[in-house]
Amino acid sequence: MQPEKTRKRRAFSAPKIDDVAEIAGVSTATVSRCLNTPDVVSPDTRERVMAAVTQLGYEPNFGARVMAAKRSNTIGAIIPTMENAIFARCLQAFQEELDRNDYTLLVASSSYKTDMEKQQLRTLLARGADAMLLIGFARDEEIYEMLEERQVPTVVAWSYRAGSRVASVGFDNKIAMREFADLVFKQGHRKIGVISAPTADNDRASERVAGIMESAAANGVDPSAIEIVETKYSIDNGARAAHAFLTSKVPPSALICGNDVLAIGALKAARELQLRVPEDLSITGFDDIELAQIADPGLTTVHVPHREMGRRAAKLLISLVENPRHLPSEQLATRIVKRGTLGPAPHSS
Amino acid sequence: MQPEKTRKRRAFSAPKIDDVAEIAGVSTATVSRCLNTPDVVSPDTRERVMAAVTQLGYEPNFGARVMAAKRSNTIGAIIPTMENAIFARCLQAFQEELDRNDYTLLVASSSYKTDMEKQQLRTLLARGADAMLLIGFARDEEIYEMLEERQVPTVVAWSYRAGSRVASVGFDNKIAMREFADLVFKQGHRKIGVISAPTADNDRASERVAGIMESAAANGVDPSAIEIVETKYSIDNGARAAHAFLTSKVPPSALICGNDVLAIGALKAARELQLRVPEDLSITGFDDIELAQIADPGLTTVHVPHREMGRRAAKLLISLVENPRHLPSEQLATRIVKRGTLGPAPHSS
DNA sequence: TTTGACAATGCAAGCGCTTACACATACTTT
DNA sequence: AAAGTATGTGTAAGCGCTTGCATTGTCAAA
Repeated sequence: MQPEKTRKRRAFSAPKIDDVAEIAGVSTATVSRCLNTPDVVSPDTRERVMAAVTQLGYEPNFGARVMAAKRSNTIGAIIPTMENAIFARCLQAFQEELDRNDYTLLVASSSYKTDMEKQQLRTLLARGADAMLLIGFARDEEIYEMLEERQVPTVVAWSYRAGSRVASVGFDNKIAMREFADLVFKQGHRKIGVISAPTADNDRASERVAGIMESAAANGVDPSAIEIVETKYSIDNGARAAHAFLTSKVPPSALICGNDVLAIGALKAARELQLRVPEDLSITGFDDIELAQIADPGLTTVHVPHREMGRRAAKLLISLVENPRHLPSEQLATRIVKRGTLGPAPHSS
Repeated sequence: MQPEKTRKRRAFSAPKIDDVAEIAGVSTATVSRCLNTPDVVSPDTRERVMAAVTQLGYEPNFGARVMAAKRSNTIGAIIPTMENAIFARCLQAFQEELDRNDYTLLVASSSYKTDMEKQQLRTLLARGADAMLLIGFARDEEIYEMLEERQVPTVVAWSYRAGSRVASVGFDNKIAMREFADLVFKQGHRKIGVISAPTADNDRASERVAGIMESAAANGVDPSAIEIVETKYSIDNGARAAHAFLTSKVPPSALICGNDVLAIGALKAARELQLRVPEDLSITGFDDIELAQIADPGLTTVHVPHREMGRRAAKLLISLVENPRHLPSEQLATRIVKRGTLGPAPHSS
């Protein structure tokens, strides 16, 4: 076993409230009030106290503060993975907004596993997270129960549902994808292939697929005849899936991908198979990551306001923490970005 | 029953150690020991306690624990920005490793500003971070002093210096870039342009530039004649800088970029100017982000083991927290990845 | 002057946990 | 059999802060 030893105390311990109180010649209560409710202390006392604070570089001990005040100015976020640029960007904006409001971010990543998410949530709450940011709606009921029981303000990003029990900041993945798919069918494509992220426990992915199906039906294409391949987020996986589609007996004339990364992979596969895009094959993505505009030809995709989503989520969460009540979800607009990968279906069958 | 005291925020408070103790029929001390030093309690007591813990879904209150134990099992990281994929990936691996060891990650991003970093550090330490991960060495002396004074185990990632006061996990940016630049000069390029990230407060960027200069000198090219443009991390900035270079009177035959993102921008600019890469113009990057292999032609660059860096940094930090001592820095290997953007210099002047 | 009302501050009780220390058993040694 | 040595557990003293309540000082109205 590990020989756990006496932990060394910090040689120099951080200044504490008593030190500040002594220097300023007031009680600790007054120091505390200066920091938390400055308006109730007289201006000149406040000034003296703040001077002492600055002089010592005093920063209240977090643990003590949380315990005493029962709030931590910390907001937790559980995201599938930071490695995905869309989450990273959203999280960055989220963090910046929190920072502006003196909140700190506690992150955990669930790797898309809902059971991990449960444990992470427990941990973050134990760590005093005042509120939580989650991605998407799909997760164990138990998680929602815990959140509700403990009355933790929560917002879901990346999805939008008007009457949901927890507030959300996002967009309707199904509608966004449906409208986008309409565009594909309008170009005359009848035989399409769908490459999606795994839809289990992922409402964004499954709703996007559903959107495609609705669009197909509306455009006179039999949804049940559409082949769907699910594969994990990575360029190579996208390429592999596309390769399989394109080398089948009756290859599709368009590949609708659930996200840009898969689409980029598809583009790569097409290039390897010497297919011209969009003349021989159309490819579409979703998210509008930076890569999408760099690809050659540029990827036709749906723009998602990642950063704004992060910022708005932070604002909503903060206002929920400071004044618990029911707040309406916020719907963000997505935008179809036409670049070069979507073209009319080839004439020959 | 006695009327409930008005609770501040939570209607339902999380289970506490007393609840567990009562159910298990032991004292709180024993519960605490079960959780922290399980080997000192008798097996059957432990079993009863753990059953109670599970039954209640008990999770020790973080603030209380930090206060009492003077350690938080939290490690802080201050990175320039999560938006940069290289940091996101490193951070993700870092987080995963922490998680495996029951540590939690506290993140802050400094946006490359050293004064922000100072404040963030203060905050993270007040929040009980047991240790810190920082990126690169360049920062105010004051920050190092604070770290030393409080004896906070710290590791610097992304750079490597053998005898540095704080341990580092990374590579020698200067040498890596120098060897890479050697390759460029060996291809006959005499007139090169350098596009770098801002070098102020960024030793990775400045060392890479220094590496280029050393290589130039060693290869008979006057370093002082090499033009350097510094611009912030973004594809568009890279494109702009490249455009300026390529439309000057005597355009360079090779553009050495401080990172892949700038290089991709340069590639875009070249395409817009109808220059063939690498026939008319060579371009190199650094980092080997995913984009690098997708670009067409593939970007010749230096591969940096981002994920491993994160993982190793986490391991080092944890071992430092659990047993404070001096630990040697770890040097990671980078690897030159030849793809399509570097070719011999054109014959004609 | 007396008396409220109010503003500013101090006092001290926790917040939920860890851990030094004390204590009670159960074995070993002499 | 007495004394020593482990071993397992309980007791209770904090950890550094916030905040309800008590106290003091001021000023305006009675």
